Amino acid sequence: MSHQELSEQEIIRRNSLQKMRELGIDPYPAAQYHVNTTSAKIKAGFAKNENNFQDVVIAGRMMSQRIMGKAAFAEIQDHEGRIQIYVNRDEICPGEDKALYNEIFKKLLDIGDIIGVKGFAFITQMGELTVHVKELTVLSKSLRPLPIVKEKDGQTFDAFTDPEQRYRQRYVDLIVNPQVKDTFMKRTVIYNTMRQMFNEYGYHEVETPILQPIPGGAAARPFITHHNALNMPLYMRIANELYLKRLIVGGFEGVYEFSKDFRNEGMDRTHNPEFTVMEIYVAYKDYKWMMEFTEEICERVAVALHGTTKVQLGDHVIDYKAPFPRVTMTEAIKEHTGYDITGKSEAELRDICDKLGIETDPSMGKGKLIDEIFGEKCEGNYIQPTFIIDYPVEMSPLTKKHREHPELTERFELMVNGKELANAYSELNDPIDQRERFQDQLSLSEKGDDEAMFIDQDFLRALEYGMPPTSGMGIGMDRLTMFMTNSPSIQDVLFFPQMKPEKKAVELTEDEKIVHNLLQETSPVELNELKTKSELSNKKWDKAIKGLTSKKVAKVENTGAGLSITIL
RNA sequence: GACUCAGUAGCUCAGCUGGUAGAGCACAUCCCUUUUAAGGAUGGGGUCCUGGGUUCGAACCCCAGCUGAGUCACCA
Repeated sequence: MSHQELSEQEIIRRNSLQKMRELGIDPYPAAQYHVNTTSAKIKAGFAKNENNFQDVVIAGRMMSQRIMGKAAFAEIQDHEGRIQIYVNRDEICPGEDKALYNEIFKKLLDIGDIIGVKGFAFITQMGELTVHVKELTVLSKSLRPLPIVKEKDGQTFDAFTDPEQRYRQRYVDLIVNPQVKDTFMKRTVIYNTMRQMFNEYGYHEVETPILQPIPGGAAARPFITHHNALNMPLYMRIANELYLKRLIVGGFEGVYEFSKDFRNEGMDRTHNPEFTVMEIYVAYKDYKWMMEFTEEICERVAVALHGTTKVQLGDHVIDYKAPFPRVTMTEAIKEHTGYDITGKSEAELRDICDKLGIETDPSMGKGKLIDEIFGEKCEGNYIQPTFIIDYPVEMSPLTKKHREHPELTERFELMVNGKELANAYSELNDPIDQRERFQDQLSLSEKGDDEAMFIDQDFLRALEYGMPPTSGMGIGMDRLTMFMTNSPSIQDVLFFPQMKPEKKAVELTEDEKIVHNLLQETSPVELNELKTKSELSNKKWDKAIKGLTSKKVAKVENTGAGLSITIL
C-alpha cells in the first residue's frame, strides 16, 4: 500500500512509529510482559484491601488520553474492562531525560496503542480509582485510528454503529462496543453450561465428519464440494444425526456434538449459511424423557446467564421455568385454524390450505401441507416455551411411529418466541421401516421436492445391526444465543457473519471500460460476440480483455462450445 | 428474488429551493501537576459510494450499478 492511499492520521502514526524506533523504543517488543492483575480485579478488590494493590502490573489498549502539562490521565482497556491510569512526568522519568514522557507518552503514543504499566492503585480527588504509573512500556503501536466512542451518565456519544463496518471489522466492534463482547462472552457461558450438564449425565462429546458423501439427517439444500484425490463430490454436512446414531449402534449410550452445519439457502436476520447446532442422542430414552431434559437445559442456561429463568426478549419476557406446556400438532392446528386434520387425505388437506389462503404446489405431500398450515397459522403464536408434539409421519422420516397413533410420530419441537428452538424424536430404529421412509422421501424428491432426503445405505446397514431405543434432540445454538442475549439478528451472535467480499474500485482504461459496460449488459457472453460489439481492433481488444481478466473483473472460460466471458 | 431506506473527513452526523463542502469528537502545534464524553487557542484533513445523463453549474434532480440495513418471499 502506498503512502498516498493512507489518511493523514495513518501517516502521522507511521511517522510516530519511526520516531519511536529512533528514540530506541521497540514498538513491537518480543519479551513476555508480566501482568499480575486486571482492571476488574483492582476495581473489585481495592476497597477491601488497598495494600494488595500497591504493586500492580496491567496491560491493555489505551482508550483515552487527557494531558495536562506535566501530568496526564489515560484509560487502559484490558480483557475485563477499563481502568484509569495517572502518568506524572517526573515519576516515569526520574532523571534528566524526560523523553519517555514528553516525546513518547505525550506525542508518539496514540489512542489504540497497547501499553503496559507498573504502579500502585489510588483514588483521585474526583473519586476515580486509578493506577499511579511508575513505569510505562510500549507493547504494540496501533497504526489505524479507532472510532472514539464516549459515554457519560449511561449516554453514549459517537457510537460505532454502522452494521457493515461492525460485521466486517468485528475486531474494531469488539474493542469499542463492550456490549458486543458481552454477548459473545454469554455465548460461551451457554456452551459451557450445556457441556457441564451433559458431562454430569455421563454423556460423551464426540466429533463426526463435516465432509460427507451423502448429506443426511435434515431436509435442506447442501453445499457441494469436490475431493481431488478421490475424484468424487463431497457435501458439507447439513446435520449430524445419522453419524451420531451410528455411534449409538456402536455402543455409546449418550453422545453429543456441537457442530457447524452448512445449508445452501437464503440468508436473513435468522439464517447464516454456516451455523451451529448441538445434537444429543441418549439410548434407552424416549421423546418424553427428552422433553424434561430439554427443560432442564433451558432452565440451567437461563439461570447461568441471568440468575433467573425469566429472560427479556424484545417486548416479551420469556420464562424458561419448567414444565413447558405440551400441545399436539393436531390440537395446535385445531386451535388456531378451526380445522381438524385427523385422518385427512392429501386432497382434503390441500382444500384446507386453499380455504386458509395458503399457497400449495403439487410437489407437496401430506406432511409438507400440514407443515405449511402449522408454519403459516400456528407457529407464531407460541411465545412462551411450548412443546409441539406428535408430528405427522410424512414430515418426520427419521422418527419412530407414535406408540398409540400410527399416522403420527413421537416428535417434539420446542417453540419459543414463535420460532423453533429445538427438535427431538424417539428415534426410528426399525431398519425396515426406516428403509421404507427413505423410499417415500425418494418419491417426494422425484415429485420435485429438492429437500427430500437421500438414501444412506450405510446408515441403514448400521440400523440392521440393531440400535437401542434412543431419543435424540437438536438445538440451534445461534438461535438459543439470540434468545438468551436478546439479540435481534443472528449477525449479532456470530463473530464473523457471512458477507459478500469487499470489492475495491478498480481503475480501468478507456477500452476496458467499453468492454466492461458491455459485460454489465450481458454476462456471460460468447467471446467473439463481445469482441464484435466492442468494435475494437484486434490489438486493442486483446489488451482490453487481458487487462480485465488480470484485474479480476472478468473471466474467460472454455465451455466446450467456445470461449465464454463472465463478469465477476 | 421483490420493495423501501441509506452511503458526505478516522468516527458520529448536518448540508435549505441545484450556486465555492460544514460541525463535534479524533489528529497536529501550543497553555495547564488529580482530570474524566476535560477545557482554551490555532491549524491540517474530502474520489460527497461508482459510472452516465439533465443543467451555465450537481453532494442535492434523473438513469444504471455497487455495498449495507429493514420488510416480504424462499428456506425448518
